[in-house]
Amino acid sequence: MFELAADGLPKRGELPAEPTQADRFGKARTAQSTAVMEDYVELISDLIGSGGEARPTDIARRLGVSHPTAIKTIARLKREGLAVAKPYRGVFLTEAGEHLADRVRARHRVVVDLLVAVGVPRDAAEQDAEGIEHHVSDATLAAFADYLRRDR
Amino acid sequence: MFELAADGLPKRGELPAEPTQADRFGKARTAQSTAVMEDYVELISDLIGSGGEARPTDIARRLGVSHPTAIKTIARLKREGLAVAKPYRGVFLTEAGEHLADRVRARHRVVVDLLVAVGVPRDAAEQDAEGIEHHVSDATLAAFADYLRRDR
DNA sequence: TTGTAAATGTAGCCAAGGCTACATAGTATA
DNA sequence: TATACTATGTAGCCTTGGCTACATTTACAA
Repeated sequence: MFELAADGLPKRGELPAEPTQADRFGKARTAQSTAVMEDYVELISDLIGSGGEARPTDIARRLGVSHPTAIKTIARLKREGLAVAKPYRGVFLTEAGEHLADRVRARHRVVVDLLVAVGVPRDAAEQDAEGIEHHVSDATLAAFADYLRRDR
Repeated sequence: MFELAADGLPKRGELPAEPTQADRFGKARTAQSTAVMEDYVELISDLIGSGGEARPTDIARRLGVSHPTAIKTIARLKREGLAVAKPYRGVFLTEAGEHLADRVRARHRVVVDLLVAVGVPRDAAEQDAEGIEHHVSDATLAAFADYLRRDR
């Protein structure tokens, strides 16, 4: 069942060959660590797009976290070049942040649509997509899009 | 728009109404926090099932983490009543741990199959399932199973 | 039996992402 | 304008899940 060396290691010095189970878990962990950033960026983009302003308190409320948590994460967003903000002014996205937001939004839509298309109830689809979307690779996303195109 | 108290709690005594965006994010976060436990439990079960023993070093290697990390997480498993282990002996699952492992394993299989069924390449499916599975609710899992039943 | 290598365990560090409590800045209103 | 409420920000703490470095067991081979 497991096509790994008996010890699970690809023996250094040999070809990397196919991804090991360890690689897969590692990737899943990485994805999880970008998930929060993605959620913030998408939400900020939504807030600005619909109301004109993204304030830390609104962000916190929408995400269901305390405002210090939101502020701390916004600081990280700034550190990573995704957002800019001056004290007591709202938060804005950099170009990179906007691009990320667009990709995240598109992916979210595809994931929800795919779930619904295979028969998942709408509310469960919306709920689960929130977690699932961050783990959908480009290959999988493309396959989802193809499926939806064929399906309709 | 937000029928929550300012503190994010749905004020007992009032109607729960529909889940808010904050609820959804919160659930996604919770799921993520159980993901590691699930991975460990499944792996331990696999190791015992196939080789008879689950040693911290093997677990660490398979998961792609250092052995202290594995040991620390195993301690948490013990704390939560999912595993038992005595120093320098292997790790074993409690009944609760076994049940969890079974559920996780079954869910993993369904998720991979579903992905493949909608056209995701096998390797991407295996890779992404590792992260996705932890966010698949019972409702969604049931829908996946139905789809697969119809599909074949 | 003794020595050594591998496995296991411990200590202590880090960043992320939560939180509460408290301080300060802005805003709106009496 | 003075005041009070709300938003924002800061400090400091917690847990998880990583890590490296070091100590201790265990197991195996001379």
